[in-house]
Amino acid sequence: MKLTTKSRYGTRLILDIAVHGKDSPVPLSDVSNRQNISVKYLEQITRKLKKAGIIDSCRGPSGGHMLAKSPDEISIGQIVRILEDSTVIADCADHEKKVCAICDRAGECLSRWVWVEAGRAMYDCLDKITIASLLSIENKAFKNKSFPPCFPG
Amino acid sequence: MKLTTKSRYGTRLILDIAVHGKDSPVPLSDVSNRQNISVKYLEQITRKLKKAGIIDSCRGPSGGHMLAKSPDEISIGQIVRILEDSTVIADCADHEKKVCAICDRAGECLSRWVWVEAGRAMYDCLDKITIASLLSIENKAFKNKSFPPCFPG
DNA sequence: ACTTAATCATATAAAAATAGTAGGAAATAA
DNA sequence: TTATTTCCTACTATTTTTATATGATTAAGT
Repeated sequence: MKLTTKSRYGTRLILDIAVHGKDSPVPLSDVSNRQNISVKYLEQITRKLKKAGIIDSCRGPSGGHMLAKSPDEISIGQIVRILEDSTVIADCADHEKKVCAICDRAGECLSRWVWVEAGRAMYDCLDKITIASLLSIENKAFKNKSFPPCFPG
Repeated sequence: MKLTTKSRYGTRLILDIAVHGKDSPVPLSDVSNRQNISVKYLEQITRKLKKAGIIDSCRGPSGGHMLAKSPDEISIGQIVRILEDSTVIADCADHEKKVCAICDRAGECLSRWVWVEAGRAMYDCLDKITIASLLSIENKAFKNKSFPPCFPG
């Protein structure tokens, strides 16, 4: 029951771009240095995020990536949904499959409902956290301290 | 980001024992037939659940497993915590490690906080769902219908 | 034009986790 | 003593994860 590194790295990537890309696109080599993630792996992540419309990019020297939306329109929930291969906590909880295909198993459907609820609880939480809100937490709590902060301490 | 089959099967196992084990212990062979899970795999699951004090067992013919607590004292959160190898949504969110060991990465600690919160949201939800509550949902909604029910439909 | 720095795309590989089997030992009721 | 059950320790196959490798494409600066 762990998120993949793609979700975690992807969140750090977006935060990094949000912080350092206010004026110009951020090359992955810079992100790689700051975040200790290989450029090649970051490329896999950016491809998905770009396809989903979270970020844009420019090629060539002085190119790089930038946010395609404002930080308050990007939630962690979005990022995780894009980067996690499955959006669902258990196969049988897939909303697409409206029919419970395995209804001949005692208790199965009750437990299916459990996984749907638990997944919703988690994603509801993640959906409420935007990049903007994270940046503001950082600014409020640590504006007089050196970067990076360790929150909540 | 999926639960292992152990958590899911384990929940079905406990539900099965709760339903069928009111008078006598439930042998795993019965659970296996009803739930389509091999006895050998169920054995792995029961060992952990027994060690954690959720179920008891008797050996020999007419032996089997029974709940060690009343259904309203067993939550899905407990079951998942016992059967899932990690209780945490991301390595860096481990509560045991109070120090954030990777604080030299920009944004890392902000995102760590995110995973802690999201994990808490999910387990809070699972902790609120007890075996008793699931059984009562089943009884209320489906008392006039044939088993098994497909909830919530 | 050439060089360089960057993204884009596909394939491959190593490592770790998951899901389940195998084979038998120990207990107990009939 | 036989059948049925839990208990225990390995082992293994598969899948998923976590990357790396190779090269193509794009564009800025000289």
